Amino acid sequence: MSNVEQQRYFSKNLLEWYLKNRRDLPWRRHRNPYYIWISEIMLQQTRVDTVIPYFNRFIERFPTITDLANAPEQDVLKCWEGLGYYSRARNLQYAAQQVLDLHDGLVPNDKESVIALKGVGPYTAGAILSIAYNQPEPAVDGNVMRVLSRYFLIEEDIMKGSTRTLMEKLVVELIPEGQASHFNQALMELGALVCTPKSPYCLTCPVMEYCEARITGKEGDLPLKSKSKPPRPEQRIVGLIEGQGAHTGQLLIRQRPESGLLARMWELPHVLSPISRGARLVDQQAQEVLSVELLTEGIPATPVEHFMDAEHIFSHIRWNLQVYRCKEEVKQHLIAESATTYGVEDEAEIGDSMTEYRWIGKEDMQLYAFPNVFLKIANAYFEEQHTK
DNA sequence: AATCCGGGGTC
DNA sequence: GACCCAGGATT
Repeated sequence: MSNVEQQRYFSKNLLEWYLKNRRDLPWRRHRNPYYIWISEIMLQQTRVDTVIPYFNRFIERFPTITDLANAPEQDVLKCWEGLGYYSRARNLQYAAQQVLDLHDGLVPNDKESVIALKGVGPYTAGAILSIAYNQPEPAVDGNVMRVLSRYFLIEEDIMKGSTRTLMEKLVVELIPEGQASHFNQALMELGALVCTPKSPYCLTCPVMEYCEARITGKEGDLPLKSKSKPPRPEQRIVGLIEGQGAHTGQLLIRQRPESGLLARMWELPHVLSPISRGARLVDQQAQEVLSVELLTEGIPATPVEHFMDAEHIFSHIRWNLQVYRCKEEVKQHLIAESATTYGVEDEAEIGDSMTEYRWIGKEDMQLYAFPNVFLKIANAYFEEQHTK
């Protein structure tokens, strides 16, 4: 069998398999470039089953590009809450504004314009151009690299950029005339349903007959992939600060900086332990560290007791969280003083004035976007208050 | 080219 | 508990 025959067999059988076996997914029910774009951004590093409910809620809340472009950023983040990689959401909204400004509100269909959109790289650009506009562009994601590395026995590290480039050239050769949309989706569908990372279902594979990895028994060893470093541990002490007086039943939250990790998301106040390197502090020490932090930040509160421990693993950092219940100190004389000075009973300034702090009740959780860890902690707290 | 960005799944 | 999945931006 020649290389050309091996390629023809692959493209033909894969396409036929896909047309019979493709899943009914929300973004496949229309050929709406906006829907395809949203779905492709959400599907980066995220499985289909996780994305489906987020996708449905997202297009219900932001039915058109204009709706997305004009929405408050917090609304977009709230819709993304729990999905992770929040820069995807912020970039998506920025790109929606790009589309309004530069392309009359229509997702562009030329390569240069598509890849110029924030958050759209080589993979997503290829996905949009091929799936939405049926252009013969490669869309090489992890699924595609796994399928191709096995079928064609490509023993190159898929983490290398040069390997992706090689795969892209191969895909262009493989796309059947006029079938870019179905074919690219077929490649990914096979990777998701049959040619899975571990124990692939070779016996039901439509292209098993000429799959070189299966023939040589190497399907379990491919693709080749260099290992990433383990996340560095960080011990963090969290203040679960209960309001008193006017803030009874409320918790103190703050907004994260506008760039970096979890940018502009909301969280419970916490501090990196300066003492340990990932090791748990005894409660006494942790409360000491937290006390200093509260004082430095100008938060009028004192740690009372341990509430819970929690863990949050990012790809590069592992947060070990020790959470302490704290009581707000109501300074009677300060309130009286500010009332006479300003004529109102306003809040004392908390923090460095760059950081936004807010007291919120259980109902207000709906209004702010939190990373999953803090969602869990705050919900555990409000749940406990409820049953008390 | 190397590092920064979340969260969920399987075994 | 160990391991897996893995696009784009930034530097």
